[in-house]
Amino acid sequence: MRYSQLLLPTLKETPAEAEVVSHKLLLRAGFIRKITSGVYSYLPLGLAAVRKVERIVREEMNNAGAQEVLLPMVQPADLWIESGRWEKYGPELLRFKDRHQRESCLGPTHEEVITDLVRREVHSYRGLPLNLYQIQTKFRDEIRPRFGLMRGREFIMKDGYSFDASEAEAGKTYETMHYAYHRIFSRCGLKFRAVEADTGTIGGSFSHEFMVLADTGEDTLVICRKCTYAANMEKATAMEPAAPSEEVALLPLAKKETPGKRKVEAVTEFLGITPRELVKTMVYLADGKPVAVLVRGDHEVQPVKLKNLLGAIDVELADDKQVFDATGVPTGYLGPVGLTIPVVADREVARMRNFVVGANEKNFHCLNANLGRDFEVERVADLRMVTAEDRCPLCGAELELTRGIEVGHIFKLGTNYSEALNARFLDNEGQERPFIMGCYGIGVSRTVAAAIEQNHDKDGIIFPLPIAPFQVVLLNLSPNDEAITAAAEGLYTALAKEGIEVLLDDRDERPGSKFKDADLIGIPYRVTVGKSFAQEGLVEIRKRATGETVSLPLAQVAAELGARIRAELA
RNA sequence: CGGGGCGUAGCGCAGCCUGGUUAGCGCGCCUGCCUUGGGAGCAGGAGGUCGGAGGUUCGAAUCCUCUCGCCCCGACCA
Repeated sequence: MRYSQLLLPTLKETPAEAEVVSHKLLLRAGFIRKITSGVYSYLPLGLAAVRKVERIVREEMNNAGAQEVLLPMVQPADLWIESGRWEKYGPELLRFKDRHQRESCLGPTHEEVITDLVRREVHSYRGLPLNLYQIQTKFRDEIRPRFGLMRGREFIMKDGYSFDASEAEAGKTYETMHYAYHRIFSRCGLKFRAVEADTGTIGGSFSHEFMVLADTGEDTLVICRKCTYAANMEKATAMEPAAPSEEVALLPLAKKETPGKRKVEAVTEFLGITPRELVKTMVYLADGKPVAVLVRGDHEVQPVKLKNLLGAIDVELADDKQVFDATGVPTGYLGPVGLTIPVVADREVARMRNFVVGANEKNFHCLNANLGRDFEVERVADLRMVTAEDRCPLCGAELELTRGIEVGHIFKLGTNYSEALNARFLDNEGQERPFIMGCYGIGVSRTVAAAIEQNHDKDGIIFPLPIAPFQVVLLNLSPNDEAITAAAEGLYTALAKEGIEVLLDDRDERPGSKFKDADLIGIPYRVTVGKSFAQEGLVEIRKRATGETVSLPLAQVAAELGARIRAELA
């Protein structure tokens, strides 16, 4: 491709709308342009990067035995009503009516459609296992789209769905997909981790997220420094707390005035204790009903764990007014002793003795509260966020908290959808059984953004070779010089013959601009034909990632690059 | 949905508070000269319904009302 013919509008200045580095660079490098909030057009280079990721995804999915299909983006409400998600899915589901006033929606995901297809076409175990995937534009009407391709409303996704005859088969399929995902992200040249995850609104029993490691990631991962344990914050647990020490004598409960001290920090400072000796009482509304949650003063409630414990569809923290309405106590002085709403406790609280709690009275706290003596709770469970001080639940080693970008998510769905949509097959004994399903997503456009978050410097993008829009950018520094131009053109042809994807910068621009643009768009190898060719017959090869440079005679350049690129992609 | 901010040339911004020639600046773009290994220089030029509608006024980018769009923060720890 010739730069002079390419739509590649690079920007010197960063558009004001961009916050994170991948968004800034995608705009500056002329890869994408915004059309409206959370919706982008892909320009040639942006699309080229997307296609690279897609190609790797296709190869690995096909290798893993999956088949590609293409499902509709516009879906009838009927199917969603049948699965129950027309009610459950919230405002993220963009709904509209067609000209016949039929309710429809834009597909944010395709469990309903695929299950409908399979229930119509597959009726026997002989047709199983079946693993279908597609690469398609999805639409989710996010509350707040942001960060460019990282959290758009419209985005390109690979979604796959598997159908198996038994749990054991489904488990194998899950493992196959897990492995395929490892291959995909490895081949994309990304540093990533697979972590245990909560299943969220998709539902199901078991899931892993594939996270690209980057400080700017929106998610926090918990990784063991020693063993293989890795989980996201919603799922991560700490090593079980030690059993309560019976030797600590229970002291008498005592009320103490704590005027104006509401926050943990203020209360503990006032009483001269640490947050580890206090239990805070948080009120949540679980599907609208108040429930109090007890956690140690230095811990935080993990709402997803609470939601799962209660079996609620939605939990949210109550605001001050809701707390007062439910308990008659102003926030800051709440405690479990004498509280009338249901109370659950984090398991850490269960081993504490003689701790401080709110007195359920303005400006008062209680000292020496004890679970079992002064109050009871309905459930004790792991309900808190893991912290960097916690230990690995598997091996007891130190945990590390790090940031990541979710680029893939795989789920064991079980029979959630096949039951809801009555999708059944006959097994080898003539028994009618629901399909055991799994679903497997990859954010293709987000993977491109994540790759940039992970691989960039002050000058621009540094693409991993496998997903770079071009492998080589060839700079003709003097398009008006016959000898140099002839050399560059010849090299362009030679590189193409080597099977190398090359962008020839044949623009009548000054060298500085060409260097700057080459750095910005992040092409892995830069080849320069200029002054040193005119003087010594040498052409420079520079690796974008390392800046390492070699000068070679013109005739050797194509072979050298071909060898390097083949070696890197092998 | 709550709070804040912004819409002026393709991009980044000034002007608005305190209304008044022809609405500016930098970058980019076009023409010419010049220059050619890290976003040069000189000269000339094109490009604006000042987001939209209504209002106040002799007069509105500027003041008022409504509206549309975009961005940021929050919606999770008392």
